[in-house]
Amino acid sequence: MGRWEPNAQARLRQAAMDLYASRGFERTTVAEIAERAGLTERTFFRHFADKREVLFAGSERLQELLVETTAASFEASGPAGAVVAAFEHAATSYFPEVAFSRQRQDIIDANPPLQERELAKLDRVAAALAQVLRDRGVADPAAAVAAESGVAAFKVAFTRWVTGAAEGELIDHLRAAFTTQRSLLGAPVPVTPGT
Amino acid sequence: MGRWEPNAQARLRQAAMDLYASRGFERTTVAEIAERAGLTERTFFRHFADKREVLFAGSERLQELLVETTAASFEASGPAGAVVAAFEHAATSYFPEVAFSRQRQDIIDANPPLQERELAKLDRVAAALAQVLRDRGVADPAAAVAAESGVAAFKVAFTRWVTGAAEGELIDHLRAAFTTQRSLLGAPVPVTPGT
DNA sequence: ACCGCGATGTCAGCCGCTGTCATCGGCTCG
DNA sequence: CGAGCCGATGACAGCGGCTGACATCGCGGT
Repeated sequence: MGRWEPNAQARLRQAAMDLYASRGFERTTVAEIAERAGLTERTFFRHFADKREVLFAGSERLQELLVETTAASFEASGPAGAVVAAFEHAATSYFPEVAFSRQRQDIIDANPPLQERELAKLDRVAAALAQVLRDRGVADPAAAVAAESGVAAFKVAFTRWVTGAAEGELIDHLRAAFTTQRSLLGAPVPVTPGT
Repeated sequence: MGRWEPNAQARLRQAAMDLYASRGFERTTVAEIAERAGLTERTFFRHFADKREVLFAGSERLQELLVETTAASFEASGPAGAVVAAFEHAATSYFPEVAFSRQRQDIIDANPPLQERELAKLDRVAAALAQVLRDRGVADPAAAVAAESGVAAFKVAFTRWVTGAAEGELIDHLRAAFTTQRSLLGAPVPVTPGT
């Protein structure tokens, strides 16, 4: 590639993770990250769109995975079933050990700007999944609802998994969340009286 | 209050909305907003936490409303029903005319940072609703799932209402979203095969 | 008349982020 | 083997969001 040390991007990410974990996200400057990686601040911004993105680079991979799996399961499982299948597949094949996810999540949970970015990523996932369903003929309220509801259940499962609120792997929490969702919403909802 | 023109906060908000709409969010500086409002940049940040918050101040009111209504409907309607009732009540009593919401949403849709903030607000709403349910004895996967699913349906309904994707008031889109959600998720979901 | 206080102004400064141009090697091609 | 292209990085200047610290000004109460 170049005449410099290789893996500039990986070095930057590692330096950022270390500093975010030890000193905190806010009190870490981009200049510090770059210096620790043996690069300059300008180069940091050539590899990452902004200071937050370091923690989310690679999330496109999850989205692609979910899109592919949803598309693959659609014919057999229908809209909601395909979304469920996609998340269940990702739960067992995409996410690293809890320990790693937890460390990362601790950093995110401690910093509102990072939470915002995480929610944005999840929203893009929902939009992408909805589009997959639309491309396959699902009309619009249903497509969007299926996608958003799937993401909603995933958020709950992921949170419970990563915080260790209860025993079990991510896939267990995910199945529990989907089951809970079906039983909560499947039951007839009383019509709200006019007041 | 003071010796200056009154309604400083309202003037700042109006100035910001005008400039965001005409010049765009990015190309509007806080100094310009303040000048247009007859104040200084420093004063802007005394009224709004950051440049984005101008568009979201007042969203706490929606959250409070939803929390109150959910709490009030809980006993009669249960977790999911209370959340549904809360959103339906808000849909008819909180949101201004479409035209106003649409103008605001156009600004938000054009700027990723604003979308992130909006998602953050919705996430706080979900967290608050989940807490209401927990306080009333709903165990945790269910509380979080009910809240997040309600927000998911609301997101879809609001989007369709504000973009004019279909006819109808917000409440109509909301009922359609909830109905769609029930029929999609209430049906038995096929078990995903081992492959 | 005096004083406390809250809202605003002023000033200096950090830091995220960007545009622009220079630099340095490895690479291809003749 | 030399010339020149090219991709990755460096160096520098600058804007703008945001904050801390301190001064100022009048309103309202005593």
